[in-house]
Amino acid sequence: MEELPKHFDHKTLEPEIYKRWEASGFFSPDNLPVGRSAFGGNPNKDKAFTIIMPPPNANGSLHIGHALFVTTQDIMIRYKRMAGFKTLWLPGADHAGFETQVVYTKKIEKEGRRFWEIPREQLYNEIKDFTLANKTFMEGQLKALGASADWSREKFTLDEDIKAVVYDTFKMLHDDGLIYRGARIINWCPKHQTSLADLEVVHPEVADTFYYLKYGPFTIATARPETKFGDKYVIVHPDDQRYAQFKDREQFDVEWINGPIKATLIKDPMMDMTLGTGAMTITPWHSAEDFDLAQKYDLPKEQIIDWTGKLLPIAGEFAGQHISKARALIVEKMKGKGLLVKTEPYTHAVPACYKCGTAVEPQIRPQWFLAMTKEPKKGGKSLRDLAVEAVNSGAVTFTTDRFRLDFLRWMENLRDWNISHQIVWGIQIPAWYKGDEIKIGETSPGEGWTQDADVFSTWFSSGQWPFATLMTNRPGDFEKFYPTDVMETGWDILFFWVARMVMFGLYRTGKAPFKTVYLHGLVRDKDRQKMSKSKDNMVDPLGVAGEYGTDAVRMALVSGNAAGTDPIISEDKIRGYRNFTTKLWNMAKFVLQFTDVFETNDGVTPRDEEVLHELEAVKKQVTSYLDEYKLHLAAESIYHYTWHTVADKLIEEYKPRLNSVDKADAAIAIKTLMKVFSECLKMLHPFMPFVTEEIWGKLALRSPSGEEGTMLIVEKW
RNA sequence: GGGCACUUAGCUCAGUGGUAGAGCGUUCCAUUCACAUUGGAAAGGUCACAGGUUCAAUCCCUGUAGUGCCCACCA
Repeated sequence: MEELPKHFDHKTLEPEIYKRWEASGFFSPDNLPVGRSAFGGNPNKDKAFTIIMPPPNANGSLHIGHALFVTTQDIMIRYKRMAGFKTLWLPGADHAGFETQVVYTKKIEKEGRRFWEIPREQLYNEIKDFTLANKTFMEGQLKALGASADWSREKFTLDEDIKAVVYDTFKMLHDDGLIYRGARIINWCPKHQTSLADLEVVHPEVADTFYYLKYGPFTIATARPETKFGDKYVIVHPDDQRYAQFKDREQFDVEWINGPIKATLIKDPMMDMTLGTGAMTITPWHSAEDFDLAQKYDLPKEQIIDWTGKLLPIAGEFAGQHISKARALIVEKMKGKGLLVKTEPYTHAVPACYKCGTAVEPQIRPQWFLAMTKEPKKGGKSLRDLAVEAVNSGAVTFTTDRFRLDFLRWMENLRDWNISHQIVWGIQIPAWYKGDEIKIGETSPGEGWTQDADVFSTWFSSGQWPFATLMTNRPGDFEKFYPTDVMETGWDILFFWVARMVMFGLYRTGKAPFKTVYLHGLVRDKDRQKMSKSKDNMVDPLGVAGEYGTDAVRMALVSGNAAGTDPIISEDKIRGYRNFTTKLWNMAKFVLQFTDVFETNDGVTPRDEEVLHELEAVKKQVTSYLDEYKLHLAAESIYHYTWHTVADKLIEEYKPRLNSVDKADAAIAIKTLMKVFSECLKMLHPFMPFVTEEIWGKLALRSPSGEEGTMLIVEKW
């Protein structure tokens, strides 16, 4: 029997152990020894357990949040693998279109280059190189964290076969009338020069001013006087007594900012009589609400602000000025003309780009939209209804009920989704134009056709990830592993990603892509701050893992935090679990001394019986926690049992027997202790895979009929 | 404007319809023991506040206060 070194040398051993696992082939469901006799009567041998890994954005290095998802999913996967399932954890990487382009834009600016001056193709290739380099780097990091994923099945969101699936979906949705191109109001970020989906817009409160302006016989209130140049319609409520003397469609003269105009009154019940003066003018090009009114009454729409945020010639003397500077000047002029009645402080939510915080400018632009609430031409339910039904019927469940309610509430008020982005990095929309004609297809329909310059929202493609990755992998994978079992990801992308996956999955395959949604929290620093590069409070998981060991980091991430709440990670906590690693190591060193008296056929004593009973109770408890996805409770139970029952009490109690002259009883005692310790190792393995695997190998422990080697990763749970 | 969550030991957090738990920290004791990356012990909480349901509430219900978060095209 080999002597154990004084410490578990995680730095050199972790990579070695990982290589051993990889070489074993056990990360792949195809190679699992689920039918071998050690698993005797394995009831799960024909069952699959699948998790599709949320593909990390390949535009940087892993942060501690990634370590949390790796740990959480790896625990589920390792547990099920040991329980005898055909277990697949399918890894991947996301090109993360807009996100990555933003990251790369910053890099370019740092280098003193100008993003908009670089030709599209060159930019694409540069970002591609950047992304692929990051992708390789991150794969190494995922492995360092112990991810027992099947790398032979890894996919990337820009793989040709994945793109082909995405094109197919687009075509099907288009044929079904669910995808349409329309010149509608979109959220335009003047800095990033792209439209944003509604979800990509945030609404910070801004202390603003409400301007009351004289508009002919009316007084209107607005927070954006700089958009008002072309306003020719004033709207009031039909029942508003203040305006009873005016008739619907009545025309009147207005002395306006740049001279007299002819205006028209429209009475519409959408007006809120309690707000401002109950009268407003409309700017259909730059307000969604006004756009709807203009559509309703077929009113003209005119662009006032250009794509960079500057006023157009309609603004007269203000043309060419940026709106951020023009407002004050315009108000000054109105004041001079006696048009400014009064001002009021006004705090309201102003839409802004979620990336740069620049105020979003509503603009009209032809874009591709995905209808959320419309029924497909071929019949059946709308995407929204499909998803709602899947959740209501229990086909998709949430481990945290709160998120189920969030999901359903969000679904209630869904508007059509703008899937076009005016960026270069991503999958270009497979639509071709010639005059007024539109054709959908991956390749050009012929001479004279030009392809849409826009690319899909990343979420449009990643929303198809579960079935796309399985359809494009080994033959039979889709049938075997879809629908998957668990979708484990952060709650912050419940709407962005989880909701879209449910909709697309149901639409394309008739089945929800996963049965259970497990959402973890966002890792915070000790001041509760969300970690971000800009705040410089990022914890590098590989850094702390290098210092304390990956097992300690994993335990610290999973212990003491319930699913869905935001964990706070501190170095103290990691250090505590590093101590546990050492404790485990020393327990191994201790039992190792007695393995020469391991073999005995004698029956155990009543006390041993009792000890083994307690072990069974702990196993049962840990197993049921794992089955309920209460990973933190499972971790704490087994941690507590191992340290404070087995190490502190049992070993101390058994010492006299182990050293007794009665060799027969010593053999029984060590047999019992061995059993207890080896079960601890098994239970700890999903949480602390490295140290447990190493100890298992050193002790050459075998399950009674484990004829195929001694890797803990496939020992029977 | 809607909605949700949280408030438990000095700190960070678990947890449960039956007189509260962990880690870290603090105090005391032990030390040629597998392990000082240790062991034993201790101090420390009216489980935010006020009502209600119950034989019994920290846990269920209602309200209040504070904190945080999500959603939202009202000028």
